[in-house]
Amino acid sequence: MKDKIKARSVPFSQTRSRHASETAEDYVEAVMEMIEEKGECRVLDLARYFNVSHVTVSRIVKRLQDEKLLYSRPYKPVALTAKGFKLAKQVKERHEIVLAFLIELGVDKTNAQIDSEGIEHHVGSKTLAAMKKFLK
Amino acid sequence: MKDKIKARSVPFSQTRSRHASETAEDYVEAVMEMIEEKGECRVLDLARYFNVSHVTVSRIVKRLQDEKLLYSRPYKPVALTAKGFKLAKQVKERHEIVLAFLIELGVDKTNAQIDSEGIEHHVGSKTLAAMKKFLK
DNA sequence: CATAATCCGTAGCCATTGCTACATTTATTG
DNA sequence: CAATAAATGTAGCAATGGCTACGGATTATG
Repeated sequence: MKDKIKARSVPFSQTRSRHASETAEDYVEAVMEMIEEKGECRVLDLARYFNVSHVTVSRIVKRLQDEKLLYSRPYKPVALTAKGFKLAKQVKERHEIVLAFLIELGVDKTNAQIDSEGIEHHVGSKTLAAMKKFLK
Repeated sequence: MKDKIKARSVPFSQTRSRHASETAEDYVEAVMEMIEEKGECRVLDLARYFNVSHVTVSRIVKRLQDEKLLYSRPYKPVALTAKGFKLAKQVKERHEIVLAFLIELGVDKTNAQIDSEGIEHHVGSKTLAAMKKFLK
């Protein structure tokens, strides 16, 4: 007699790994931005940017090094691998599109910035394409 | 000589609590939906819906009980408190708007469903208002 | 170049959300 | 109503990302 409950479109099975992926995206994007802006990216730059302790950054940088997205040696700046750079460019482009989209939609810049940083990780290729189309 | 690096719009300081809030929103929404659909909501219903083990659900339900969003006794169905019901209605409404918005934007239903479930948690009141306006 | 300031690493704690394995309670059914 | 099935709880482990405290490395500066 029990009705079938449909499973969620996005299974929660991978919630933890999804969050980890979002962190990876945010970090490579931030690293690329800082290298562009000031020539190098230090652990403390990331800590200040993300408003977390340098310890948290340090551990995440280590993990992203294992994933071949970043590389760095002790007490040295953080750099992007080719793989990390590729991801960073994709993330940055998507982020810029989402931000421009929200502004075009009529959201004020401040809120568009805030929301775009949360939304960007959940915008699939189809949605991104629709946003691009809307912008034209 | 060091350029100032602007802090992120959404500080990561509260990443953990933000994720916990998203979980809360997803759970109260799911509980409300199941009660509407089949009269009650069991731990295993949530486990199947979210594709996680019943243990995970059980622990989260316990936490949400501490937060006065849910209510249940051992081996009994999960129910919403007044506070949980209020939150669930808000979450559901926002979810529906985001979904309708993406479809209106031209995203196919499948992808709109997937993306809306990720995006909804990051849609602030200003963005939500802009989406509503677009739908009219 | 020595001392101070800054940066970074390590140890070790907590919370959240995954899991398996096992115990217990409740529901079903022969 | 006893045996089985299903649902739920508990114990305990792992990964991720927060933190403070402390110490070592590097950089600036007097």
